[in-house]
Amino acid sequence: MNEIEKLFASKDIRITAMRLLIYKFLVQKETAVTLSDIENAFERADRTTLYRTIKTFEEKAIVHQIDDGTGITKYALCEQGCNCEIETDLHLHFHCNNCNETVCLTEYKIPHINIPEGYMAEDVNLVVKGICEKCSGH
Amino acid sequence: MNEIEKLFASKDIRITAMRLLIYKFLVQKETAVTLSDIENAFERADRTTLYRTIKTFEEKAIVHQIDDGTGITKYALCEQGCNCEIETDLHLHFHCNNCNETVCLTEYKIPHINIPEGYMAEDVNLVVKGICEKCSGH
DNA sequence: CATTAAATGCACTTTCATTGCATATTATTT
DNA sequence: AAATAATATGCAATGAAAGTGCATTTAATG
Repeated sequence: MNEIEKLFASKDIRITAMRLLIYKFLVQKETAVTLSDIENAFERADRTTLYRTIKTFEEKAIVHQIDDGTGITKYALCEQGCNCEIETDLHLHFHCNNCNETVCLTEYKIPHINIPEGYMAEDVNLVVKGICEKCSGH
Repeated sequence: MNEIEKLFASKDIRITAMRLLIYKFLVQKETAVTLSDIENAFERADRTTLYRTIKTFEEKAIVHQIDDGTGITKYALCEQGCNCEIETDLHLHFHCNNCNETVCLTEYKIPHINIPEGYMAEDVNLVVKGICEKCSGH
């Protein structure tokens, strides 16, 4: 068993050819991807399989979902030890209005947010939109 | 001309029966609404009209769009003097995982967010999810 | 009142998300 | 290693939400 297979096994994910391919695709990608991105990368595969694979990855905390306001859900690999569900781990996301790509800024944590009395926070989603490093030319 | 008609006139929005009704509906609602909510409230109206009305309101800064992570775009009336487009005015949104409603916390501004060198912020979207006042029973 | 410009209604089209079911593949048990 | 059980995959649909083109109606303007 290689590294990926071990990871899958540790998360109770059956090892299949398709899943390994999709995982490798996500590793290689530096930005968050949509389902369509995956579909385009694997044109010979069935869309349902890709859909269910990413859902499985999501359930098993291999990827996390990003809602960057484009209306299309994107997914990105969780980092080693990323505990998406734990509030202290929440990082921010940046969406470039120029190239339309979304990146996880894992080093940049979401600051403490005050909310009114009576409200209970379970999750925080923060997306900054603007121009990314590449597009701004710096 | 009543208040609403004056508002419309000041924003270069033609006064029509449908627009007045939709505006009143939004005033009366305390939470952000989806297009479907509006459709359900005005079953006899055409969906396209409702769609384009809300888009017009959005363009003319009568409402602002909220992306609360449910995947469905919601809209809420801008407050008097709300300048959605100006960074200093950005407020946070709260989405209740129980009743599924989203509210603008206009009093709660988004704190300053640090982003990496080379990135330029133009807009920030922050949604806190959890249990709202009503549902938590406080 | 006539003209012009914009709003509405209807019929589609697109895109993305999701499900049911038969078949194929993987894991488990004997 | 073969048989069995459990899960994954492929195909065919369905559903929901967003968006567009065009003919008709309605509102604003002189």
